[in-house]
Amino acid sequence: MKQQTPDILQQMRDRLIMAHYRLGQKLRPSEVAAEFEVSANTIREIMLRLSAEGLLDYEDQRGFRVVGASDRLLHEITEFRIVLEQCGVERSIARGGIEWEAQMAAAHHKLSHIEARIRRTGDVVGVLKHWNDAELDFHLSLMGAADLPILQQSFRTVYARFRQQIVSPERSYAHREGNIIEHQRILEAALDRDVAASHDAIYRHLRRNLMPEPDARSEDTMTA
Amino acid sequence: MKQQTPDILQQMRDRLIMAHYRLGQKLRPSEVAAEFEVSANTIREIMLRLSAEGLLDYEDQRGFRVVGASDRLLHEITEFRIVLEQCGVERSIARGGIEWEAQMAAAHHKLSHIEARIRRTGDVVGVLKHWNDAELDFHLSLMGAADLPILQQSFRTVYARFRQQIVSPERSYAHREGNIIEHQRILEAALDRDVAASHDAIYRHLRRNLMPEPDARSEDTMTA
DNA sequence: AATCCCCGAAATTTTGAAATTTCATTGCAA
DNA sequence: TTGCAATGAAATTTCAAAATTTCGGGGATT
Repeated sequence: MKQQTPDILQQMRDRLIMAHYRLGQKLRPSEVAAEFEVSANTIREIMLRLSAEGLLDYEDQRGFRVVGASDRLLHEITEFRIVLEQCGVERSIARGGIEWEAQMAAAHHKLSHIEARIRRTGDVVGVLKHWNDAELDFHLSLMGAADLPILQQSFRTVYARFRQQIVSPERSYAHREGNIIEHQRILEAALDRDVAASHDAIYRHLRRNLMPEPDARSEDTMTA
Repeated sequence: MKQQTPDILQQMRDRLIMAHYRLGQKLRPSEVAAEFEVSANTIREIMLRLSAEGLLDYEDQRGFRVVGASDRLLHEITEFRIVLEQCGVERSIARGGIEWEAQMAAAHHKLSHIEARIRRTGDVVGVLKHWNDAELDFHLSLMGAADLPILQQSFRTVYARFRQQIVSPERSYAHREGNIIEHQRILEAALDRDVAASHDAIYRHLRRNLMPEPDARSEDTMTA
């Protein structure tokens, strides 16, 4: 028995993000432990960490459960994600140099290569992990010059929770062709050092995951 | 042996925030376990969760360590905290009603009561926990109408890490009289629904924890 | 003197089982 | 029939010990 906790932790994270388990499904340490051929306690520790990241729900004496599908939750995660990304690009535009631009271009190149391949072959599942990693890298590269690691770390966990909600069998995988264009728009705006355009491009990229706004004109905004 | 993990988790969190352990100190599960009279494994689980919150450092096979004091880290935490708070107030101003205003006023009232008492008696340690809770409540109330629980949760953990860095024996406890005025300024700006003034008041409240800026005029911003 | 290697002590990680709590089912009474 | 209590099975939490890894101190070789 060697040290395999880090591996298993990452594998579990991937599973939760890539819909290996159903949303809302109960997850028993003993069952998962059997899959990985380790003891239940080892898995329990891993699951406690994953609940701290927001990928699992945990209640005392009641065990673990994959976070459930929820339009409201997806809306909140998306809003927060937009905030972090807009903040990240804005700071990067202010600080970043040629190095930053090069990293964005590189990340976008890899991403669009994978996206083109998906459009061609129609196979999403086979390269889903690669696409996930590439999209995360691209969005991280946007805030790569923000000089605020804590922002990137925060983004990572929010991004994971976002994917968890999006990549469920119920929802479409969201590999629409729009994505390719939207990513390009984001890249161009960032390279142009145009803060407003960047904000807008990010918003447009994510807005379809927001819930319809409650009518702003209604009186009861100030409910007591 | 009853269920006491939630208690111990909260106590440990308080200890880490209130300088019960030194920053950077090594923390052995077995030793802490002896203090609380539970087994080492129980504490280990708690510590794993606390490292996910960023209050402990954890390295495989090397155990746990209280996060060390670092000007750079405090700077980053502060910058991120400012981002979250400014975002929170801005959204609250847009959405909040009379209920929100009342909650801010209430939280500020409690906080200034404690701060006045501290100024009078000079005793900080005795009411440090109360002050912490009150200040957190106040800052949370600023974003109370933002309608984004995920933002509040994120702020809670960042605030905890901020306190951990600030409330160390080395640094002054930072219970300067300036605090009282600054809190008042923040409250007034929020009640005035003045976004710019709110942003400014929050920045002024926290800026002394930022590191001096590198000279913006220097050439090597674009270091390769 | 400096470096490397080996060994023992101490700490970390994993395990399997005991203790406790929750959950569902059945039986009893209103 | 409905509601409640009791019971037993299953799951969770805690524990203590075994297995593994790290850390540090000689001792031999260069």
